[in-house]
Amino acid sequence: MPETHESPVPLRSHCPVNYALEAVGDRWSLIVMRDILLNGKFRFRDLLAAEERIATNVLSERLARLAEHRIIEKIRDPDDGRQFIYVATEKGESLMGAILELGAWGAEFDADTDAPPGTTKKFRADRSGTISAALEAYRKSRPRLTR
Amino acid sequence: MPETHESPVPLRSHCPVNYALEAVGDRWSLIVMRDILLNGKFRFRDLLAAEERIATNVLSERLARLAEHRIIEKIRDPDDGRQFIYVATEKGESLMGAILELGAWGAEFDADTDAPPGTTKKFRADRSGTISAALEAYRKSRPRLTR
DNA sequence: ATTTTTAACTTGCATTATGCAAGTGAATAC
DNA sequence: GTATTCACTTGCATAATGCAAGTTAAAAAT
Repeated sequence: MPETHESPVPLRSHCPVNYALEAVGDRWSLIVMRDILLNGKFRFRDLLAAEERIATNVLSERLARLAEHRIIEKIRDPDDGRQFIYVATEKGESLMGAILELGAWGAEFDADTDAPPGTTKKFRADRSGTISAALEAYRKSRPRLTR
Repeated sequence: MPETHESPVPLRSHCPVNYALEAVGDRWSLIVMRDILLNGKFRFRDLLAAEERIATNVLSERLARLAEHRIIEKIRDPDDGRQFIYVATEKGESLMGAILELGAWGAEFDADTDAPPGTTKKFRADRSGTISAALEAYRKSRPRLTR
């Protein structure tokens, strides 16, 4: 059961980069956030279907951790009591820039990337515009639910 | 001993975000790159002194991995044969944007951040300018050595 | 020239994180 | 009611990380 308050885990440091890495610097957290923010996945089973094949226990832990950090919020689906919907908080939405930067870097240096040609160049030509556009698209795709 | 060629490790996917995470998405790689790119640390002992306390074997592995991925280069110090100097390749330098984005996010959401006030706001007001300036500063600070 | 110190690692072992397959309980569908 | 779906949990194997001590080569001190 998730705690109500953020637990005061001692951080390795308060360097802002380190803070980010302690929150999302593992093998899976940013894959989950990518799927929520960019791929329109909001349910456990959809996130589970990521082509990188996350295990159920790991996805479960990651979602709990992200919720503890107030990066996502877990909401029961009013139309189906078995299901939950995971949406990004403002804090989670703010990861968009970092995720797109990492993606631009990956697209530039992976010779076999799935990204369409020109992705990196376009992103770097207008970083803030691309980020804003992606955020707007996310906000439109996100299910609107009352908590 | 480092391999001459990048080993064809099978990737989980060719999503550009996933490529980045497979290369540097662990607890330490971006801390090391932060220290090289932003903190003027180029030697094993300097990187070891990161306040996050990386272990010697882990630092050693990370440096080897980063070199395999052609993100850094290991150069013997011509003035002291015991020492090596680790510098970012162009691929490594290209991580600057992602590191600064993560830092801006961390500075925004860590109430106890070490970052000076206004860091995030300034960065977001001129992302490309801030990144270019940081890269220029890096290139000036980096030791100039012939391979 | 020999000894001591420094730098960059290795090695061995404990702990933690991740991966995999199977199982559970609550809610919906039939 | 029974069966199925959904979101997990459990148990156990393997991999990654953390910690302390040891090794090797080069440089500095004597």
